[in-house]
Amino acid sequence: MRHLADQIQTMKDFGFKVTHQRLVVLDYLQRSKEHPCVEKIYNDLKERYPTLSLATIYNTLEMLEKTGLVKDIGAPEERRRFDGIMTEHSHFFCTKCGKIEDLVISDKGHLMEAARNNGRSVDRLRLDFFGLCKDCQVEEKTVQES
Amino acid sequence: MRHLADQIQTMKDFGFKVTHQRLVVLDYLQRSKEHPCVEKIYNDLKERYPTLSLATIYNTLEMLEKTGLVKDIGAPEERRRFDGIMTEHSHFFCTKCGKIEDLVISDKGHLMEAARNNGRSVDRLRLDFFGLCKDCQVEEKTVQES
DNA sequence: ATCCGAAATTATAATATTTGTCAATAAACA
DNA sequence: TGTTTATTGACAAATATTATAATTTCGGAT
Repeated sequence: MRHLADQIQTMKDFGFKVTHQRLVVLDYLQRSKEHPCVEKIYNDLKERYPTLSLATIYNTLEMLEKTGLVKDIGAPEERRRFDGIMTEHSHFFCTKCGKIEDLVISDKGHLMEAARNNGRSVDRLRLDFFGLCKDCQVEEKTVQES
Repeated sequence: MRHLADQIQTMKDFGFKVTHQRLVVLDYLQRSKEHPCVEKIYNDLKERYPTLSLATIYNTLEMLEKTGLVKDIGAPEERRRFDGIMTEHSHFFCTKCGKIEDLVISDKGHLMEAARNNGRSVDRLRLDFFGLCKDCQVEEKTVQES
């Protein structure tokens, strides 16, 4: 799912119409690296597209999630945040500065296998890490030393 | 952290007062197996304690989270849900019926290790599984066969 | 055991977040 | 191009969460 044409086709396959707004939100999320929340998406896009409605952002996100073009990363204790990069990856949440970094963890097969018992089927797993990012880690050390 | 006395001590250690309401919410969450949301906690407890306020539930949950007596499991696309069982475990979300099951996955060390590079420190990981639970799995099969 | 100050609870108001309504508009397709 | 139908945008409504102020309770010191 790399090319615009494919993404347009996906929307059509699901029976959704391909609108300017939908492409704008999708493009925004695919370019962004900060896993923005609804409000951020809205505010950023409103500068360029002043008539854009907040409800449209919500509707569009719901539609993009259904088609698998975008996902809600389920950040804890915060507002919903979205990711337009659909290649398999995990997230690292810095508990100090709030930054969210992408992380590729291979070899998840045995985890899936471990969960797949007692009659369950497992489609997908979410693996999130929490701790201090590089910058905050450095700060902590500096504080301790001083 | 098994005994009431320990939990009371934990609250005191953090400088929080030990109130009836806090113990009631904590006890409720430790007994519950359904990872209830704020509203469910409030409604269930209000039967027994009619003067209990919704704001108290929010405040208490925030306080219990800070002391590590309870955690927000970060269920996706839903309201916040809480868990009073603090032994290390993962969650399985049935994508059909919405049930949340507990799951113990051992051997997470190498995952932590994999994330711990580029200057990061990792305190904790969240590992959630998504799929169909035993009951929904059976239903799917039945539908397909018929 | 009783009193005092700080903190927590309650009830309510305010805010924030998300969803619904519906006329106007734009996309798909003949 | 015209017709059909889904989507948009503005606003209203519903939910969820947080803030405020008066009262009550906790916990330490009498």
